[in-house]
Amino acid sequence: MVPAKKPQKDDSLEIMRHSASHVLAEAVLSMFPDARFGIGPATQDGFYYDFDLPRPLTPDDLPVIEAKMKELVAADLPFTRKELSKKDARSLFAKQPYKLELIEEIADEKVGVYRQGSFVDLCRGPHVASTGELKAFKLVSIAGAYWRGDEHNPMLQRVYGVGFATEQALADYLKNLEEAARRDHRKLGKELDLFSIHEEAGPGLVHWHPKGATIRRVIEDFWKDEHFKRGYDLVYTPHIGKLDLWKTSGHWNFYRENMYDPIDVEGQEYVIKPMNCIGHILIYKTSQRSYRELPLRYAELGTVYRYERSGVLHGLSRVRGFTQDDAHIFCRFDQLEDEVAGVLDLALFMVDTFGFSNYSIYLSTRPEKYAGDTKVWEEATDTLARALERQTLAYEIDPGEGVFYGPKIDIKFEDAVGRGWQGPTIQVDFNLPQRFDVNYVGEDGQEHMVAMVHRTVLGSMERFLASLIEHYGGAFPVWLAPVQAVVIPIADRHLEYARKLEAELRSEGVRGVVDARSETVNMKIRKAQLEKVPYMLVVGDREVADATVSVRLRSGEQVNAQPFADFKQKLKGIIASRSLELKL
RNA sequence: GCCAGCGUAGCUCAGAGGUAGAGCGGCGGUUUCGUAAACCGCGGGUCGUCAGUUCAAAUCUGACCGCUGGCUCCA
Repeated sequence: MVPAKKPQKDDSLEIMRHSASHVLAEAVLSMFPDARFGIGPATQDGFYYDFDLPRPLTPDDLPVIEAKMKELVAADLPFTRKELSKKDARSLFAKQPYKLELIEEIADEKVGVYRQGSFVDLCRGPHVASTGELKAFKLVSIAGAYWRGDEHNPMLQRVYGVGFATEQALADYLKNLEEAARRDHRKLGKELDLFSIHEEAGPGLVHWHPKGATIRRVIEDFWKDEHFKRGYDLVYTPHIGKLDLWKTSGHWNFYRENMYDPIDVEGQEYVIKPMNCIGHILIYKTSQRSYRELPLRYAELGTVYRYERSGVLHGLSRVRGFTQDDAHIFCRFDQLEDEVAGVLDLALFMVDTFGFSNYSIYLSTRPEKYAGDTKVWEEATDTLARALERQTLAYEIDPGEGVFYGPKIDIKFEDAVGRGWQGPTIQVDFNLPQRFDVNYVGEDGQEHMVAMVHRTVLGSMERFLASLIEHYGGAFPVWLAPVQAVVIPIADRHLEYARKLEAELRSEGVRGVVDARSETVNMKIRKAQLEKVPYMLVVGDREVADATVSVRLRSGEQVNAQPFADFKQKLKGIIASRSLELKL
């Protein structure tokens, strides 16, 4: 395990990285005198610079550029700053169209210009005093990037680097990257036989193998039970439905690019659902609802299909078909705060149960394009904030990042190697209740619009499994492990006893399995270790005679000869409590 | 979708114009073993797909499909 890496806001590091990007630009300039320059900021771990070059860069160029950078660092060139009038700046950057564009957007009449060696850049600064201060950096990749991040603009070539204050910090960072690669869910998914994605079946479509499906089933059972306890009703809704519904909802207008084309069914157009909300609304609307029966909470593990551009697909974390752990809460506005607080409590309970201890919470407010009126928006946003404060949760405001139909709360959690994951989201919706006329009869006998909340606590089963795999590096907590105990008979004469133990475990819901192969104990242990099975029960003459098991934990720890009945009881306790501990 | 790279056996990878190789896994035997790889043997690939260049293509060219890293977008 590698400790979670907390990104530190460190100005000197940022200055160093930004300076490194200028050195990168100078190195590229020396190779391509006609290069045009985009921007070159510091990033979370390093820096990049965007270039418009006469030929595409390839990975082979990176060491060459890096060597050139090292030369520039060794030359210890001073960074010098100058202020120019915009006019002078325009003539200085006459051959740099991207820089000219930037100059026009600067409000001041004066612009800052930094020079080091043969490279001059439009730049606010600050920078290190000279290139010799750049200690530890490495170019890591090249990529295409649209000028100003807009896909209608030309694509520039971006060179990414990482940079740190010391060689040690750089080495640590690279080691952390390796560790992350070892935990990559795509790699572990294959090694642990959890899932597959097939070219023949289509990209972004996941096939869950028995072991992956077991983990999913355990999560789903837990999820359903927990929702039932917290007052949710479980529902099921169909995967396809008439297009007209999606026109009414507005999705056909606003979300069409993510939807698959309609299919013809007896002359009617049907679409595959990209979201579950409409089905839940239809269920709500099957009878006239009284204020007395609210809130209604409909939960569904609903499988949806969305078109995603081919370039964005990624293992389990970005797919085209996925199952959301969805729910929609229909309530009165005066119940909204309680409901949101309840969802927060559930969400954090889930995050905590699955062993994620680092998370942060964001409240997203009204974006520029929105539905509903501003007053309702403000009230709902305040309600979300109050719910957060009531749960004494620290949060940050993400201004303008709400969905067009309402404000939302996002919870992002970090895995064991410091990677961030989108976790629970809670969204208030002012749009659908209006479009579908979702209402209830109030105390006053009048119809009132409901407050509708969309929420998921795991996100999707696919993405959530990806986060679990990477968080645990495939060594799942006992309650989630696809195989919880392997029984290893030493010789064939111990097979009968081994099978008896297997049957006893399984009859009590414990996922035990005998390794009955004609293999050495060493081999069987090795296989179980590689599969990250929590417990290995070695049984030979002694164990058969005494009705015991010799337990090896996946950590390598050993507990010799304990009565099988005792072991089974302890194991059941660990599973029932969803403990993250292995120790019996 | 866009930019760059990549696609060889189930897996991990070597081979770079002259007809395909290793390790592991698999299969058949032998072995019956005390905590991370027992031993012997045997199979297995129209080298992502389709075109083209060539006497000859896994190798060169093009298109398509898919994957990887980014960009844009997101559960």
